[in-house]
Amino acid sequence: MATFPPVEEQLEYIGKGAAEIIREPELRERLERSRASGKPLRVYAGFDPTAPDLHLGHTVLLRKLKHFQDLGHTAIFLIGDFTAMIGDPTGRNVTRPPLTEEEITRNARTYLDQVFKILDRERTEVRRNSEWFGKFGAAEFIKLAAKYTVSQMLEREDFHKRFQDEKPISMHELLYPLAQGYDSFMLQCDAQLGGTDQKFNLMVSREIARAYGAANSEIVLTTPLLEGTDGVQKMSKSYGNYIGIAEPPREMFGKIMRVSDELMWRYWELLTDISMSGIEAMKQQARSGTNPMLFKKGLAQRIITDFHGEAAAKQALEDWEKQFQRDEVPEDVETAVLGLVSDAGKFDLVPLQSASGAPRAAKKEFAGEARPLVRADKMLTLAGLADSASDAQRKLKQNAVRINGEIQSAHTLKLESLPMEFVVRVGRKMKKIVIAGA
RNA sequence: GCACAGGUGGGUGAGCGGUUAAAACCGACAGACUGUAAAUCUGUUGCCCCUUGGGGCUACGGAGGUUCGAAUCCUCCCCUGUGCACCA
Repeated sequence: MATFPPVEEQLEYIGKGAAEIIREPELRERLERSRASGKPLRVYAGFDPTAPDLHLGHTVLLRKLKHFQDLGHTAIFLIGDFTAMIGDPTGRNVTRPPLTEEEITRNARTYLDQVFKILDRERTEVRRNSEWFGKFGAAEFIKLAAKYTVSQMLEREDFHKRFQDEKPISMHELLYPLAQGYDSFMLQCDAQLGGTDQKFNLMVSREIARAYGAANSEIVLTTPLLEGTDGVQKMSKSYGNYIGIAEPPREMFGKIMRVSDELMWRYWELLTDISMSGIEAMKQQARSGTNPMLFKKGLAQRIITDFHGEAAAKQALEDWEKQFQRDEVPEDVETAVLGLVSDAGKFDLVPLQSASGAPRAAKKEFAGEARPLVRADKMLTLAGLADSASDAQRKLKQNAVRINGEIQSAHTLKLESLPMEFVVRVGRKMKKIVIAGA
């Protein structure tokens, strides 16, 4: 029989970092009952596999789910593979297009690869709502829809607003919360977790579950939405302010360091297991003169360790310090290999597969007039340092391009030998470019 | 089906026959400043081509049309919203 920590202790742990707990007394009761009976609570959070990757924002909720695991309860990770086809209202007053089945399957798979960096695989029940909705008939769906009314739906602020503003609201969007409610009924769980943006859906869930005769209305716990790197809007891929948990360590490090000092504390709070008092202590130090950058580096280290391990985190720190603090070239800069081709005395660059080592084109030296003239804007574009030739030209004009440390503003440059290597920096991007014969 | 209101660049949103690659704001990018911070200031912000300046090509839901000239006017179509009708 499982044993659980004292109820008060559990409540404190659960409450940490939670935005809201609806029916906390009920939660206490259930914890007491489970402790007495040795029966773990069933707690679930659903995820729509709508994006191919999870980002740090999602991990706030995952962490909360993990907290229940830590206490000995059962965590249920529900993949909304069926509901993803409906498409959750975005809350951005725009109807989101539903995904195709393949996209959903693919996304679900990557989710599973990623979530166990946080959750304990052994103690996680993974479910999919296609289990029940897959064989749900139209009649049953209509029966489900009959459990709720339009005016109840319009209580949702987003719907209400769109309705008033004469903006489109698709029927399928209204179905979404209903389906979610059915999920929670099928899972027979004690509590449902979700972001604060899900509150409406979570509340509908309780009522639907009850309408279907679930024993007790479940407990709802919401977690705050993590602000994205801009510090304003919630982290989301579509706002481009996210940090993906599958991103390479160096990328992550850079993004975390670019977060404002203010936001950094929020990240400490929601993305690490450091206690509030520990965070307070750091804040205090920062106030009395310690460079906040130090804590930011620490934060980056911690987060990267979670997803890539300690060694990678250390490497990322070193690389970052090298590139940005000492203006040196990190060990393994990304390399782009370009080929030089000539056509009637004119030279041009083409992309070349960098994959299998150096191209075997012969080495060459050039002198005087024979030195090939190549366009810098083309080079930058092909190397991925500019979006287009026009963009590259602008950057050249703005003195944003440095080749081997020297500002390059002319739009051509002469090669001296083949292969030729440059370290090119444009803003905060840095790449090694190798030009070889094609 | 009818009526009315709408559909503009990454977003919001002006323009309503020419000087409009399209105001303004936001975002994004770059420079200065720094701690690669943030804030601030400055510049840039469709694509392509040629020797720091210039040239060309696309673009305002879609297709046609009127005009020397259209995002701006006309016709048809598509999409969204609202109201009415339909639901025998």
